[in-house]
Amino acid sequence: MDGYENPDAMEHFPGYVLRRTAHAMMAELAQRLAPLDLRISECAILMMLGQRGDLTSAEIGKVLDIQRANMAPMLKRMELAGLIARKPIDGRSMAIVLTKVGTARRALAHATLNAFEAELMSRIPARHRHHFMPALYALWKPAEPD
Amino acid sequence: MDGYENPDAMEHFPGYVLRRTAHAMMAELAQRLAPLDLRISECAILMMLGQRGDLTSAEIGKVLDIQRANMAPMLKRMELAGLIARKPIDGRSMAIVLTKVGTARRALAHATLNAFEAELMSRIPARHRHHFMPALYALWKPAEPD
DNA sequence: GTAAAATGCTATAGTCAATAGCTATTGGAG
DNA sequence: CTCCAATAGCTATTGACTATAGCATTTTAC
Repeated sequence: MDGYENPDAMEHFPGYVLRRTAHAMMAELAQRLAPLDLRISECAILMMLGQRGDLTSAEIGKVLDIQRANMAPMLKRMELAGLIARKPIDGRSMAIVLTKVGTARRALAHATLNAFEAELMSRIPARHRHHFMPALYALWKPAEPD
Repeated sequence: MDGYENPDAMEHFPGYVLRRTAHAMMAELAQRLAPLDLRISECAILMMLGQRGDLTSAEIGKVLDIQRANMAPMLKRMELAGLIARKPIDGRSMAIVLTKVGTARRALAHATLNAFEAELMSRIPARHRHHFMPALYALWKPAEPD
């Protein structure tokens, strides 16, 4: 295989290859989400809200691993874009809910993600394909049973 | 499997899982390289220079996909750290070479990378393990023969 | 009622990558 | 040789993302 005789001395290292691959994929996904005026993190928030529409900022951040401080400007942007609304739960916490516009945008985003997912998997040779996600899971969440 | 019933609506999407996994790995690798005062990109440069010690800034950047403009401050930092030296080739281009310190640092980095690589692969269940790198290659460099 | 924790937020700084633009050198065409 | 395009290295700037510290309010526990 050609790749192993490349001048790039890092091509043997899974960590490096993982980084380069992820970067390439993220760039491509970002490009596909750009027409929807969504960044990847915002898209993830929309997807979460599509499953359960009464999440708080803290709950979203916990699942997506985004810190509270960084959720604030992101949600502000999404609110200004008319995608979400805030409903007070109690004096300190707010439920984040999808607006009508947000629900529609979420459907578009979902379609985009599905298409992207299918295309990505199709690029992996069949004999490796179904091993890919389990391998990623094992690295991402080592405690998960497999 | 538990992961598939998680509140994270993105866990089915390879792009997202790839991103999260890469981020987790990069954080861990960065931590391991920190004692060597090396960032991941700098480490990659050292590894390249270990294979061929007369590369120019532009050549390195081309392989590692780092733009000329972003190579400059990086090389400056490495030069100040005493890892590399610049030798003029002609009036406009400079060969980047490892110093003695840089050569020693590269050996340490290489050992760190090897240990990390082995540990990463060991985390992947055996039946998925040898499919991982080929799958990444297929995504990263779709044109590569497989 | 008071102390501790939780929630949302601002402000700030650092990393990383992308773009535009500058200077100087090289190399080829006239 | 002169002119001009391409190359090489660099600065400065911007934008996205992340991490930290700190503040105000509210809830919860004792």
